[in-house]
Amino acid sequence: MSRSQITRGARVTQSDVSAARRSPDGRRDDDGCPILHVDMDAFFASCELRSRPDLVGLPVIVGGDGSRGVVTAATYEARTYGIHSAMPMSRAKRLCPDVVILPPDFALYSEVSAGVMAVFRDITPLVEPLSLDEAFLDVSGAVRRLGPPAVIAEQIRARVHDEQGITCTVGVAPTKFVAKLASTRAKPDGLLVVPSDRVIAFLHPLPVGALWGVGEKTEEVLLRLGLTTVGDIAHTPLDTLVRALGPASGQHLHDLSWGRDPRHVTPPAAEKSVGNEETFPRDVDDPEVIRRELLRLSEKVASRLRAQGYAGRTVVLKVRFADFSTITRSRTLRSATDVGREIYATAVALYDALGLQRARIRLVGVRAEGIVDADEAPRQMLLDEPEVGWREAEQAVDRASARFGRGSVLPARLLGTGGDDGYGGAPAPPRPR
DNA sequence: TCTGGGGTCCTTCAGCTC
DNA sequence: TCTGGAGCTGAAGGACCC
Repeated sequence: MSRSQITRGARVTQSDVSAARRSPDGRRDDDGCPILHVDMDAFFASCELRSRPDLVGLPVIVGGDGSRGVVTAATYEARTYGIHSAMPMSRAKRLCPDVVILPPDFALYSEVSAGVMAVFRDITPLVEPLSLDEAFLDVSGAVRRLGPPAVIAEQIRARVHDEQGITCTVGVAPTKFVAKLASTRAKPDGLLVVPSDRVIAFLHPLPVGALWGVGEKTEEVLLRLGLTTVGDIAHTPLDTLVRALGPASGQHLHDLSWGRDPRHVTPPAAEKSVGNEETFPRDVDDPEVIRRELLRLSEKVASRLRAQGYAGRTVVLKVRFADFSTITRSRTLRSATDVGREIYATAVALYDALGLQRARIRLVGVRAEGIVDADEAPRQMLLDEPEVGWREAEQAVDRASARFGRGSVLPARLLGTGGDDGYGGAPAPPRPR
């Protein structure tokens, strides 16, 4: 019996697909299953409960409590009420009026995540984090040292529990995609091994929505074709899938349905874009408020770029209107930048070019794409740019922020009421959340 | 019911160059 | 000189993931 079954009552599924057992010929089920997918259980909520043991066993959700907040994480007790992540807070509260709501503490989650990832890297250097709370591991190089994959999976579960005080679920399989499905089906606090000779039997009864890349829209298309299970997709001609979903998605789903997933576990590459967006507490139709928010977002994006040593060449403006329709506009600069003023100037030019009069806007966002190392980015000097320009000024702001805290130095336009807010003494518009 | 925020990838289309 | 196709890039939008 596995450690988890002894100590934590884990659900180690042992039906068609089993936790590692030996076959009559002496072969282990986890032979040929070097890929592990490790997923923390209700991660944000679990982190909070470490310091709030009085809440263990209660329905608890993490998320913004504002008028437009959504659920970021929910304990399994909260999920019994039908609450799930991304659900509007208002609805969650209606489903469970007694639910305990905690504000998110991303610094805490990052700290716990770093501890968990350190456990993974202690096992194997081949770790591919997907987010703060999950990662793929390729343990093929660790088998001789630590034992078969299922044994390694149990070691990981035990160490995460003992060192970080939270539980996790591990899927063990020949490929990334099957390992991920396995962990999903073993949740919470479980371990599931899908042996290579059982992959098809495991996959084909699953609903199409279980496949990676099948969301609401794709599921609709598949259901219209009469395809309800992964097995249905597998037995549909590739041409039909390509016609319905496009060449990339069609081929991708067909491959997955037969358990084919050639992707390796690769440590993360550099980021491809950096952006920030903000939903206003109430829809806004004042262009000056929008411009001020664009300035704030541009400064934030630039600051993040500089902190990581990046610069971006394409600036993307995102606008979501009151009816939730969304548009993007982008402009590629002659050279990459990490200067907030340049990003802002581009974003606001894109916004002005939209020619919106008093359209009611719900959200604005600014994103920098075409990321390169700032050191390698050629600098485009402007004709009127002084020797010491905005870049140097913003670097000085970074140093001040590091010393005195974020927000210690702000553009005058972003200062609050009661002072020179850049509007000649007019009342400052409401700040987004 | 009323939808956050941070990202990636794919598709389509238009414009440009050869 | 004109035309059409191929190939590339940028822009825009959409779907998806956590």
